[in-house]
Amino acid sequence: MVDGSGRGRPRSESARAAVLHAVDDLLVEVGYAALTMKGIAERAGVGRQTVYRWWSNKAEVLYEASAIDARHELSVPAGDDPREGLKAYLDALVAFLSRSHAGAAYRALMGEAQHDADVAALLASRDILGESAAAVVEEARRASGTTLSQEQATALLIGPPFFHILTGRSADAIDTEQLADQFVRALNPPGT
Amino acid sequence: MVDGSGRGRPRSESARAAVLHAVDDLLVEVGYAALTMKGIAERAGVGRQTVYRWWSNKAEVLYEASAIDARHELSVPAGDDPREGLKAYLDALVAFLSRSHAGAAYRALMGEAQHDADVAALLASRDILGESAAAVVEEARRASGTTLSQEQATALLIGPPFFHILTGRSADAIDTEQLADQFVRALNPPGT
Amino acid sequence: MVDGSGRGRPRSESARAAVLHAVDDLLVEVGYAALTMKGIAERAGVGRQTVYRWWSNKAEVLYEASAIDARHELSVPAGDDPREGLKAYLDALVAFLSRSHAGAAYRALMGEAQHDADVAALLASRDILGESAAAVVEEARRASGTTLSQEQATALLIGPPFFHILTGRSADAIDTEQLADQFVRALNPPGT
Amino acid sequence: MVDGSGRGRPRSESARAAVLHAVDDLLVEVGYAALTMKGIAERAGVGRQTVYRWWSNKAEVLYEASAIDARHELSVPAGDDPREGLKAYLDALVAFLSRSHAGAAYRALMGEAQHDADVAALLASRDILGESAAAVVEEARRASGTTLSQEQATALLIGPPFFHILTGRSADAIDTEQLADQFVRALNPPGT
DNA sequence: GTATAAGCGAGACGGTACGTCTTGTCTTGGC
DNA sequence: GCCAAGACAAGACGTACCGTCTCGCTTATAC
Repeated sequence: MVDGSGRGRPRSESARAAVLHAVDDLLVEVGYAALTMKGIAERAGVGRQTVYRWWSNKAEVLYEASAIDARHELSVPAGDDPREGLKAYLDALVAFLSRSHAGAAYRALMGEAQHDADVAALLASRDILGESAAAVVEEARRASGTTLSQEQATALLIGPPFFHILTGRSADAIDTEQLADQFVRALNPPGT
Repeated sequence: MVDGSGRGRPRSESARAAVLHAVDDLLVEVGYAALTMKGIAERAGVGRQTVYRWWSNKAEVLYEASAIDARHELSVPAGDDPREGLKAYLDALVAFLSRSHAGAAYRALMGEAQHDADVAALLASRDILGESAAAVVEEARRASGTTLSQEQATALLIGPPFFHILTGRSADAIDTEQLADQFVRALNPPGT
Repeated sequence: MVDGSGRGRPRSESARAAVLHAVDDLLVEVGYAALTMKGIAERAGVGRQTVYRWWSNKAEVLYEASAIDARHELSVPAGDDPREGLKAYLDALVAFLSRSHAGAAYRALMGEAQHDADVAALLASRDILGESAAAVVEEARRASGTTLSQEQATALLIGPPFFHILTGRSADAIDTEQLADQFVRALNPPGT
Repeated sequence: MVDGSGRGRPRSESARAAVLHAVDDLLVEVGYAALTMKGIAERAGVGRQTVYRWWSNKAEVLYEASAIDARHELSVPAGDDPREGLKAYLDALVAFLSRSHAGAAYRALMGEAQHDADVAALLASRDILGESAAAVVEEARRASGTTLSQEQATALLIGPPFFHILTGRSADAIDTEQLADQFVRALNPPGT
C-alpha cells in the first residue's frame, strides 16, 4: 500500500503521465500565459478534477513536469581540472536557461515567483540552480581558501549569466571561459 | 498642440494621473497576479476604455507608473572614491530590488517578460538597471583597464545580488562592500 | 431613457429575443431537466453573463418566454351561452396543458415550484390559470348565486382536468362538456 | 435465499435502511433540488455504488422511502356515513399534500414527473392517490348511480384540493366538508 | 456661434478560464 | 459477490476578467 489506507481506487499512473506530458507540450506551443488548467486537462484527455486533485495550479504541474529534466540537464560529470569543471557547468547552465524546454519552464516559474508567494515557496522547496552548482562551487571554495559562504560563492558564479539571460540579452554573447576566470579571481581572498 | 490635428477633446491629465496612481496602490494591495485592467479602471474612477485607449495591458500601465521612480531610486551621486561609488550603487540596487515599490513593479515585469514577448520588448526599450549602473561601471572599467565590454562588466556587477534576490533569498545576507571588492578583482585583467 | 440613468450601453433587444427563442426551442428538443443556462447561452449565440445578467435561472427565462403565449392560448372570446363559454375555456385549458409548448413550460415550472421556493414565488407573481378562468368563473358564480369565493370556484373548475393531466393520464379521456355540467351542479347552493 | 443463486455476499439490509433513512432526512433538510445521490450515500455512510446498485436515481430512492408512509397516511377507516367518509378522506388528503413529509416527497416526485419520463413511469406504476380514494369514490358512485367512471369521479374528488395546493395556495382555505358536498352534487346524474 | 471631433464614465456585449460540484463508472482491498 | 472508499472522464455551475461596443455627455478646435 502506497497511501495511508489502501482503500479506494488507486491513483492512475497513466493519467498522471498524460498530464505531465500535456503541460510540457503546451508550454512550448502556447506559452506560459496561455497555459490553463482547463487546457491541460483537455489536452491530456483527463477530467479537470483529476488535475486539481493532484496539483493546485499550473505552476505545480509545470514544476513537476520539468524538475527532473532540469536536474538532469544541469548535472555535469566531475572532471580532473577544476577550471574545466567550472566552464562545463556554466555551459550547461547557459544552455539550460536559454535553450532548454525545462529551462523555459524554470524561467516562467521564476518569473511567476516574483508575484506569487505560492510559486515562490514551490521553487524554494528545491533550489535547483544552487544544488546543481554545489559540487563545482564547493571545490572552488576549497581550492581558493575563500571566506565566502557557499551561498555567496554560488551567487557570484551563477549571477552574471543569470542576469544576462533573464534581462533578455543574447546568450551567444556569453563567454563561459572568461566567466570561470572571473569567478576564480573574485573568490580569492583580498590579501593574496 | 501635441497630436496632429488638435481637434477634439484633449486627453484628460487627471484621468491619466488617477490610473497611474491606482495601479501603484493596487500592486501593493493585491499583488501583480490579481491586478486587472478592470480593477485599475474602477479604482481610478475611470472608464475601462480610457485605460485601454492609452495602454494596451497592465504591464504598460505599471511600467509607466514605476519607471520614473525606479530611475530616481537607482541614481546615486558621483563620489570621489570609486570603491565607495560602487558600494553606494549596490546599496541602492539592493534596496530597490528588495524593498522599494518600484522595485516590486520591476520584479513583476521582469518575471512577466519571461513568458510574454510584449512585456519583454517593453523592458528592453529602456534598460533601467544597465543605465543606472553605467556611470560606476564605466569608471571601474576605465580604472582597471579591463578588456571586458560594458555589458559584460555590468552583468558582473549586478548579476550576483540580482540572482540572490530574484531566487528568493534574504537581501540582508548581501554584503555590498564585499561585492564591490569582488567586482573589482574580477574586472582586473588576468595578467596583472 | 428606459433605465434609471441612461448611462452605459443599453440592453440589446436582439440578445434578449435570441435567448427567449433559444429557451423555447431547447425545452422542446432536450426537455426541462437537460435545459441549462450554458446551453441556452450557446444556442442563443450569447455570452453566459448576458443570460445571468437578466435572468437568475432557467425557470425565469422559461417563464418569460412562455407567459405571453400561455395567456394568449388560454384566452377565449366571451360567448352568449355561459355553458358554451365554460366548455370553450375547458377545451383551451386541456389543449394548453396537454399539447401546447407553452403548456409544457408551465407544467415544468409548476413541477419545479414544488421543490424550489424561488420558482414558486415566480409563478405566484402571476396566477396565469386563475386569471384565464376569471371571466367564465365570475359569470358562472353570478348566474348561480353561489356563496363560493372566486378562488374556490376556480379550483372546482380547473382542478379535475388539472389533476387528470398532471398525474399522467391521457387528455383524450376528458369530456369537457360533462365537466362543465358538473361544475355548474357543484356550484349551485345546497338548498336549491 | 432470496435471489436466484444465493452465491456471494447477500444484500445488506442495514445499508438499505440507512439509505432510505438518509434520503428522508435530506429531503427535509436541503430540499429536493439539493438532494444528490452522492449526498445520500455520504449521509448514509454507504458507498455510492451501493446506492446505484439498487436504485437508478434519487427519485427511486425517495419513492421507496416515502411510498409506505404515503399509503398509511392516506388510508382512512371506513365509517358508517358516506358523507363523513368523504370528508375524512379529504382531510387526510389535504394533510398529506400540505403538511406531511411523505406528501412533500410526493409533490416533489409529481413535479419531477412533469419533465422526466422515468419518474412519470415510476409514479404511474402505483397510483397512490387514486388507490387511496378508491373505496370512498366507489361507495359514492354506487350510492349516486352516476354514469361517471371511477377515474372521472376520482378526478372530480381529488382535483380541486390538488389544484389548490399544487398551485401554492394556502391549505387552510380549504373547506373539506363543502368539497364533499360539491362532489356529491357533481356526481348526481343530470336528470335527477 | 455652431459644426465637428475626440475624449470621457458607464456599462452591456460575446467569449472563456476559474475552481467546485455531481454524474455514473471503475478499481482497489476487505468481509 | 456485496461493501466502503475513492479515483476516473465528463460537463454544468455561477463568477471574474478579457477586449470591444455603444450610449449620452463634455471639452476642445475650426469654420
